[in-house]
Amino acid sequence: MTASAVRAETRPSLRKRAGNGAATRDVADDVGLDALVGHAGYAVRRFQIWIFQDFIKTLGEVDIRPTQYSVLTVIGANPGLSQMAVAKRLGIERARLVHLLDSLERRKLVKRIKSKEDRRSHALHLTAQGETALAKFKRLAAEHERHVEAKIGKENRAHLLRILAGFT
Amino acid sequence: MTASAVRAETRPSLRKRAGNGAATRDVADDVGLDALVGHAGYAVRRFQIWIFQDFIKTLGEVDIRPTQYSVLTVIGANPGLSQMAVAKRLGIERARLVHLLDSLERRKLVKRIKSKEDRRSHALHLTAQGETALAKFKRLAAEHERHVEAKIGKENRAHLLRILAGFT
DNA sequence: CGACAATTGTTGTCGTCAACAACAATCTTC
DNA sequence: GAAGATTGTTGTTGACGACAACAATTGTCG
Repeated sequence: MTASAVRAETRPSLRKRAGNGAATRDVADDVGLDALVGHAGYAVRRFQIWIFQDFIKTLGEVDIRPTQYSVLTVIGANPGLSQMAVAKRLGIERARLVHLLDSLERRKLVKRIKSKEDRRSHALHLTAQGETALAKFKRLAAEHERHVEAKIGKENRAHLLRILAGFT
Repeated sequence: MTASAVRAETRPSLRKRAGNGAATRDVADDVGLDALVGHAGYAVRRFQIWIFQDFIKTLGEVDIRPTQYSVLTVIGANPGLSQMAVAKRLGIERARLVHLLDSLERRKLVKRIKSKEDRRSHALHLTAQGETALAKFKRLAAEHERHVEAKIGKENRAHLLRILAGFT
C-alpha cells in the first residue's frame, strides 16, 4: 500500500530499466522504485517495527514492553543472576538495566538482593507477584507470537527463527 | 514452538544455579534463555541491531546511516517526490524527515525545490554531487549486504528477503 | 601484606528514533 | 467565501544504544 501510494503521485514513466545485462555483480546500478527491496536491513527493520508494535499492543493491558519482558524472562529462568550477567546475556548495557530494574522493582515484580559472596553485586529474583505476573505475560506473548504466524505464515516464522537462531 | 517454550516456564528449572554451598562463580556466558528462544521478536531485534551496526561501520567512511541511505535511495529513484510521499514510503514521520533532509541538504546531497503546483510542498531532488555520492554509497551498501550473506548464508538471506518482502 | 588493576552498580550525558501535538501556510470542498 | 484537510515545521516526550565517570568492592601481583 505504501508502494501504490507513491506510485500514485509519481510521474508515470521511467520504470525499471531492464538494461545492464544479467550481471549480479553491481547492485549499485540497480536503481528503481524498489531499490530498497534487495536490502536485508531495510526489510528486517520494517519487520521489527511491526513486531514490536504488535507486542506492545498485545501486552498493552499489562503495560509490558519487549525489553522488560526479556528481562523478566531471563531472571525467571535463572534466579540469582547478577545485573551484569543479565545485561550481557540480553545485549543491553548495565547502565540501561539499572533503570529497567528500578521500574520493575517499583512494580514489585523483581527484587535486588545483596549478594553475600560478592558484595558489589545484586542477586536478581522475581517476587511471588512477579512469578504469577510473568505467567500471564507469557500467555499474552504467545498470543502475540500467533499474530506473527498469521502475518508471515507458520512455516516462514519457523524458518526465520532457524535462520536467526545464532543471534539469540 | 511457542507452546513448548511457554510450557518450559512452568517449571522453575533452576539448572546450574541453586548451588548454595558451591562457591562456583558462573561466568554468565552460559545463561539459559529458555523461554526467550522461540520468540521471533527477540531474534529479529538482535539481528537488526547487528545489521545496522555493520551498515553503519561499512558506510562509516562516508558517514551515512541506514535511514539517510533509504531517503537518498528513494529520492534518487523518484525525483520530485514530496516530503510527505517520501515519509509515507519509508514509514517514517514527516516531522522526522525534516531533520533528515536538513542534514542532507547541508551536505549538498539533496535539494528542496518549491513546487509550482502545490506551494505547500517541496519537490525533492538529488544534487549532482548527491548522485555521484549515492553511487558510492550503493557500492558500500552492496559490500555490507555481502557481510550479511557471510553471516547467515546466501540462501538464508534470500529466503529471509522473500519472507519479509511484504514489509518493504 | 599492600599497591594497583579490574569489576559491579550507579549516575550522567549525548544522539537516534518513534509517537504526538500544535501551528502557519496552503489547497480542497462545499 | 468559509470550513476542513493537507504540508512542512517546531517542539516535547519517552524508549533505547553508546560512552564516560565514579564509589565500593574484589582480584591480582610484586
